[in-house]
Amino acid sequence: MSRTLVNKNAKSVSSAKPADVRLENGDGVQARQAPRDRIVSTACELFRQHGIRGIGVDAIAEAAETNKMTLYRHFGSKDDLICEALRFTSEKTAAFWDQLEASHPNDPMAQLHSWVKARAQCLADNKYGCDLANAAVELKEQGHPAHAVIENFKLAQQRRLEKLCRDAGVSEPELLSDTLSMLMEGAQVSKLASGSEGPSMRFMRACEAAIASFRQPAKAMAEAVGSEV
Amino acid sequence: MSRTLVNKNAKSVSSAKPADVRLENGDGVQARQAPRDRIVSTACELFRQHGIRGIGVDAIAEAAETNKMTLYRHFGSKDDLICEALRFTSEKTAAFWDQLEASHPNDPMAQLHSWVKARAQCLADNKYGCDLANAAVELKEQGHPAHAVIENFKLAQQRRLEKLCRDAGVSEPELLSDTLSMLMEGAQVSKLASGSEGPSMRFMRACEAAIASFRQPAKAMAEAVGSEV
DNA sequence: TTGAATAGTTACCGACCGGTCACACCTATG
DNA sequence: CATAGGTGTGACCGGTCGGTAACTATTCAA
Repeated sequence: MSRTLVNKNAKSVSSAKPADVRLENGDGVQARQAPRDRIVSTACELFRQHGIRGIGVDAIAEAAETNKMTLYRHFGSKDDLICEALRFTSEKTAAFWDQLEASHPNDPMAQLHSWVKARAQCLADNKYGCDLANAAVELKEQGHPAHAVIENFKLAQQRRLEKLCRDAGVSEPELLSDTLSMLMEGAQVSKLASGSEGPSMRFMRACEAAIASFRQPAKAMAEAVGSEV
Repeated sequence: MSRTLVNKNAKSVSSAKPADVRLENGDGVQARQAPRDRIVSTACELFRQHGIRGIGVDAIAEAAETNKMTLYRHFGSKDDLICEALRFTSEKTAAFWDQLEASHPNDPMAQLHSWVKARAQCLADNKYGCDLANAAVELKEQGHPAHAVIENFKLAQQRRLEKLCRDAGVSEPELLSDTLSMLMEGAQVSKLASGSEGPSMRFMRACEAAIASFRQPAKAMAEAVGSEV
């Protein structure tokens, strides 16, 4: 971690290697991933559980069933690993978007509702909030390389959501996507702050109400107010 | 900081003292506060700037123009100081609510709009989000004493906002207050994550749209959709 | 003036941090 | 079989962390 100064000698090793050797052998036994991949996914998990500043490289290496030296041969610095872990999560989220699109092809409004449902489910399951947002809270040192990763992620999220709203034909797509995005972010930190009550349901109701508000100029609104959810 | 184990010997000194000596002397020179108060407010500020894990007790003591020994005579442990700093912020926020109420007496709807405006302003001014929420993100060790402080704070906030919505006579006060609360929380972390763009305006528009959605059963809605904000 | 609190100073402790070194190990390929 | 490249091991470095001890300086009230 760059405590006060920036990392002076991060080599940022990102060589392309065989990645994972023997994805599964003849016995059907799932062979372990390559050390690098183990380290990234383990780091991801431990960062989520303990916070980025709350876990040390040694502990990450050990949990990934490898050692600090190997970790540093792949990443050069903890900050490097942080960025890679954030990118990892970021890509998983991108995959979620693709899958969402595929689940309701050519029906953006259904995709929108599906998005709400999926996020609510994620909210109910995931004890810790959004890894990227949490990282933004933790890493306040300006100029930290993770900031770029986080910004890119949030921008991409915002763009996809906005496109979805626009395709769904709501009256003010930009305003709705902003609203939904803030609601999601807010629900996540709410869950962290107000110990574990049920913000998942609240989130869903709020989202559905917001969507209903913008569905069609006049009539959809009345029904939004009349009925719960 | 309780690294892995819990604090074993936090004395939690909270004796009642004269607090601040000589609030101002004859020359009009503002005499400094008592060390304890200096430490709390300084800690508050430094926690906000660098994160709770990102600043050490030594640095706090020095910035408060005192020393570590005095700090420990007052607080017993860093965790104690953290709680006290969070309580400090919490009380300042409570004062903001009282002041909000006083600014538009007997006009809850005006108070609601004033709340939105004030939060948007705070969003524009304050580079770092909500201290309490950020603390919740940073302090993941379960059983940390700060959690109780944070929960109490969030609960109180939620209650006041809900009461305000109810008094304002909107159609679904609970849903609106949940929405507004999530929007605020979300706007704050959004500002942290997506580098400094203008979520203040977005927040305000989203809030106003949400309020308009619930203003009165039927007609207020149409105007919400028709006009921008 | 005396005495008790409170505040400041310096040094120190053990633990842990991120990061590096030298060296032995293993395994795939030539 | 030899070699090379990724991997594992353990010791080590300088620095910082939270927290304590012992002692001195200041303040203020009786």
